Amino acid sequence: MGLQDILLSLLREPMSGTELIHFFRGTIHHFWQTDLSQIYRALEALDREGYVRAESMPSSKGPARKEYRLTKKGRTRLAGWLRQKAVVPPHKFEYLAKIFSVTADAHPRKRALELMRSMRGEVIDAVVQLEAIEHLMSATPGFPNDMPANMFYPWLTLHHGLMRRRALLEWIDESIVRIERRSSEADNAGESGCPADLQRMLEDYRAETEPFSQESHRS
Amino acid sequence: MGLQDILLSLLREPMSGTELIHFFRGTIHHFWQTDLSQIYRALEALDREGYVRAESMPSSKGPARKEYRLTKKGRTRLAGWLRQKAVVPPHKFEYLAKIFSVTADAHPRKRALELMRSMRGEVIDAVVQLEAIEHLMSATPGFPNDMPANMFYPWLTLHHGLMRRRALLEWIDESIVRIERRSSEADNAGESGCPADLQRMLEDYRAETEPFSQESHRS
DNA sequence: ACTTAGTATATGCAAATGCATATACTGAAA
DNA sequence: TTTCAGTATATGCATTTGCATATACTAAGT
Repeated sequence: MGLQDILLSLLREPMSGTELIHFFRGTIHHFWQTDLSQIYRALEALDREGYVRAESMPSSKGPARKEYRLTKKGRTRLAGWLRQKAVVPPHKFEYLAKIFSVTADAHPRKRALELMRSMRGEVIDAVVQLEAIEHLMSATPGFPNDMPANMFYPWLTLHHGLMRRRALLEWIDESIVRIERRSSEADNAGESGCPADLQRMLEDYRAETEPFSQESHRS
Repeated sequence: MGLQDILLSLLREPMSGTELIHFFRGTIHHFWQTDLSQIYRALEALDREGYVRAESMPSSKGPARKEYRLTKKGRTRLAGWLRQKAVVPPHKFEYLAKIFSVTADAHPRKRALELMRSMRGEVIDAVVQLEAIEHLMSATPGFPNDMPANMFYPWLTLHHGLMRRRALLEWIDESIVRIERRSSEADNAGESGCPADLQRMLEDYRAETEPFSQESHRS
């Protein structure tokens, strides 16, 4: 239900769906990707359950705008949400999966470099976008640490996006160098199978932690 | 269908579901979280569509193990997958959403610090785990850059996990300092609403890029 | 013999996701 | 005056998730 809470947090002043969608871009969207159909659905659910109240405002352009306004109940929920912890999210990073198994390819080094470079392009585009926004914000008095709270905290999240992507870029560039410096033999010789050594190596480790172990469900 | 491809990439030597699950932990799991039910489902689909062939091996302990073996078709698919680009994945980082809107709380500074510290604990745990695995790998001859290819590329992905999380930690620690240094007035005074300035500021930006815009679907 | 623990493979299901498409209304262009 | 482009809100639907639970078989304890 994360999206619902996020919408509540943005509705401290009444807004319509489209306004929320616009606000998302350039702010929340950098750490919470979603699409407009989900926003409208979430708003409908919030309205249905009484966290917001929708008010139709006839619009001069297009169909009636619906303005959403926080209710008492919504404010309570928002306060509770802010007090709760969250979790650092998992991800599904397909690029890494390919690099992990790149020895399944006939030309591991070439393939790995291709993957790295393609990733690099994507990340740079994202960094450029974030930098553009940060540049807009840098005109604010007190930038960054002494900006008004309602600019400062959003900036922190933007800055996170930048640091995270710059770290990724750094890893990519380091990795490209590492790969280029490896001898051709190292990449092409050896068993091309799954790293059996690694597998053995991990047996000890496995004993200690347990991601998806089948919890005994009777007790 | 990412998981299916990943499983193919691990099946360069035949394995059973449980073996794959074990291998996942400590390697793939750090950048591709999933659970065992999904692995079995994916294996079933791969078998049904002829990418792998399952072979039941009566086991001395428990029910018959099913060994999955790549077919020609599977090998072809794997090769194709490795040649394709991927995308840097989106994420849903609820912590950041809370920090973004922390001014909705009565005590933004206090709340923000709580969130940061709770996040910090999580990240440190993850770093410790990854470091333990890297330490195991560090015994390999040639570590890191001249290890055999089937250790080197997996290590790259592990190292990515470490760098990414260390960057997050760095951001958290920087942010804690920034927040602590802000004057109390800065955090509590000012309008507590949504950052209207930010909203205005983003209007220009919006013109240029377009995340979820409603593409005109006739043309 | 009978329960319990352990291993291995699966199923059920509600919710979330992503993407395409529909509806509805306005103002301007052809 | 019909068509088009734009704005705003929604619906449809197949797929993917996450989590809980089921099934099936073995080996040991008691």
